Amino acid sequence: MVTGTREALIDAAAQLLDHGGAEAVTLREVGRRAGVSHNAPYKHFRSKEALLASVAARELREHSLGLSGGSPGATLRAAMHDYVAWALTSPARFKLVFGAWSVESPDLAAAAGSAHAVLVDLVAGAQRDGELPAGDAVRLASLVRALAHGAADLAAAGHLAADGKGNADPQHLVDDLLAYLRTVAQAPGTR
Amino acid sequence: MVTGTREALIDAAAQLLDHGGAEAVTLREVGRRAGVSHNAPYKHFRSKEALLASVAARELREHSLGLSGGSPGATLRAAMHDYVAWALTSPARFKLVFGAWSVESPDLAAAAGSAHAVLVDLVAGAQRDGELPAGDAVRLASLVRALAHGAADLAAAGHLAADGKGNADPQHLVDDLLAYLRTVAQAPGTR
DNA sequence: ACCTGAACACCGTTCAAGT
DNA sequence: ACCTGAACACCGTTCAAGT
Repeated sequence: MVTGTREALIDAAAQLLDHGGAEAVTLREVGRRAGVSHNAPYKHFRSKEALLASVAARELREHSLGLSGGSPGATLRAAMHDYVAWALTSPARFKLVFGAWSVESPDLAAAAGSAHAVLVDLVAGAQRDGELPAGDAVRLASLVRALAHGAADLAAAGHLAADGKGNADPQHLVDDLLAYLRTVAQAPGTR
Repeated sequence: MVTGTREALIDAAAQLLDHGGAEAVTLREVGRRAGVSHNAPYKHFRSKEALLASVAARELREHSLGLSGGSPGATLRAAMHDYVAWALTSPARFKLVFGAWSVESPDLAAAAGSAHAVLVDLVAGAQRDGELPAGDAVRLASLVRALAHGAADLAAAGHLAADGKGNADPQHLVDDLLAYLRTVAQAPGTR
């Protein structure tokens, strides 16, 4: 009984998300797994959407740790690979975190803001190292992130490996983009 | 009464999708708008998911037309801009078409396959023109598509313009990628 | 061949109580 | 402060009929 039922509700929701996707998360089943009535969640969250926002915030916070201490370029590459692996391993959680948020959650917004700041820093560091072309770091970070997001989302939905020959693996696409960008950074005439 | 109720059901579903998103599409409201009972859809589709697959297939087919007759590179750029605009204008339809398909639909698979083939052809043409780097056209097409998809999906979810300064407009990201790729294609040492 | 109406087993949410 | 049980207004889907 040390955990508190609030945390137990979040646990149950995340568990259901992994098991049967978003549609498997019902407040009634969440309550059942947490050992309370189907109604108890309303004493901790304003709505089902608010509970899901808390799940998303915790998920995003947990994934924001553990950036190993290599070069900015290597760390950026690892982070984008993690991003893609996240979408493939836990597609329902991924969609919850990076889909549209139907509820205002300062918690979730703060976690997203700090993740964004880390990414921009990595990009700026890689630019300094000559591994990425110069220019607005926010814009370039958005480019890299959008590629990783698109590859991850398409792969998770089964829309990437069109011919099964594996020439469009999402991780390969991340590597391709970073390699192209390094080529641009080191081409003559860049400043 | 020339339209047939099957088409009327698809119309109604698409309309509801635009109005209130995916959760607004209920078979009961679809039937109401089509002038039939809440039960009539089952005489034309095996399930709600099958109806939605038909909506997606029609949507994808309609968007696959109208590729203007410019150069491959210009047409590719226009197609990716259309892709992004599609996600911003009709996010619910876009998610339906490019999200995970919960139902096997040969109709939908065929439309997706032909759209993919067109994209690969455009990329191959742009490679021949020296506007894109050489290499596997399928893989490069996946790269370009993944960037457009990620930028579109993030923008539609409100996760792109983090600071409101507009330096991460999804259309700009498409242009940035194509410009980088042209730089790579025209850099010395590429073959 | 196409449609209807009742019924079933679910939902999220609200409300009046209970401790 | 936290929880329960009944109730309400919905769902998707099935089934027995109707023409």
